[in-house]
Amino acid sequence: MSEARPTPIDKEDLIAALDAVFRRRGYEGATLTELSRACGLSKASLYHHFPGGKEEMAHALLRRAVAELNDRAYRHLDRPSPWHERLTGFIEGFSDYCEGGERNCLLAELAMTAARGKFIDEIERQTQIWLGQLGGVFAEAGASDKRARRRALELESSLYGALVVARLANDSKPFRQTVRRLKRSIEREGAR
Amino acid sequence: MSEARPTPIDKEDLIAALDAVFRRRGYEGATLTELSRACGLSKASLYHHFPGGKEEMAHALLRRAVAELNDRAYRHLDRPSPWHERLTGFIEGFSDYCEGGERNCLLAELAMTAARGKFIDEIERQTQIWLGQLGGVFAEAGASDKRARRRALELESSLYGALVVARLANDSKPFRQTVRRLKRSIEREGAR
DNA sequence: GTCTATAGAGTGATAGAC
DNA sequence: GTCTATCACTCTATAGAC
Repeated sequence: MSEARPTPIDKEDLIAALDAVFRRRGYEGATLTELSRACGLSKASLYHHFPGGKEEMAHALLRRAVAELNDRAYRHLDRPSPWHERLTGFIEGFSDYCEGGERNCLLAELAMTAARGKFIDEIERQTQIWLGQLGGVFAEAGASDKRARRRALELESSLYGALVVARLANDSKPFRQTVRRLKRSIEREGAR
Repeated sequence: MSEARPTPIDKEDLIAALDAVFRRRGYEGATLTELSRACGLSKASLYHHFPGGKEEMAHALLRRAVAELNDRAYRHLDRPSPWHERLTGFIEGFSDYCEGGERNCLLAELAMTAARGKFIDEIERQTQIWLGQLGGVFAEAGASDKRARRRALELESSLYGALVVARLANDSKPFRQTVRRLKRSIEREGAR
């Protein structure tokens, strides 16, 4: 027989390999054959790690995307630096997560697809938390509660909109342009 | 055998029925069984209308979505009214097309999916036309070429971003809020 | 008869589950 | 890797308009 456990795969590497496929192909488009090939495991071994199949994989990846976005982007919002630095740090982190507009955001991908029903509760909950965090920073910057909420929505919306337009125009430049503009606009506001 | 031609279906009704499925389920998620059920035709009859199968259907729907967006939204940009009225008309039309944020835009849906390669040339071409039209209006409003392009990108981006956030937050209110804000901001600018 | 729009009954391929 | 359901898709035939 062939090796049964040639090299016990690291779970983090496994999830990273699956994540790449889901982000590139979407939930419906990702097939088990492709997922299996991407991580070098047989389908059966994949089911050992994820007894719930494709849906459980996507849920694990969703949690990982949330963690990565927290770590790269939203974490900046809680730092003890001036509010405008926290916001520009957040914007840069978001851009990094999307690789300057080259890659999709997994949450947006899942929220727009047919299978959204399977993930929407978790996505909705997380979105509310993030909008709250962003709003908190704008409130510290002196905005009223209502205006802080509006500006949080506006910023989140601008980033995701730029990502969609980058897909529509088949060019990530619009995304990077938007990121620069948003940062500049906040820096200018912060310098006042 | 059963009826061969009980009631010849109207092509426009047929396309509308297919459109609903594609917008709800996405390209990968839409199955021929569901498409067939939605329009009341057998799969074989669907293939009579679209010999190219699912891809030809999606292309027909893409053309229809472009026509509808032109008719409802972008058409306002060429009217002989003041520039700010043309822009607010456009924004309202876009919102109507998306049913106030309840429905996805088919172009965005197709551009985000795995199958995007099949449609991206057409989507990219149309996006450039639309960004050009929007930029033209901002140029008439007195913006420099560079700034007009930037503002066109910004407006398009804001609308699509609001649509994504509406999906993420599982609530179309953010979209309608953004639409109101964009309109107000342009009206204010136009009144100066 | 021809042409058009329909449907029944499949095909092979491949999906996800195991 | 195996299994079964289901996928996109096709062959052939039917009924009616002309």
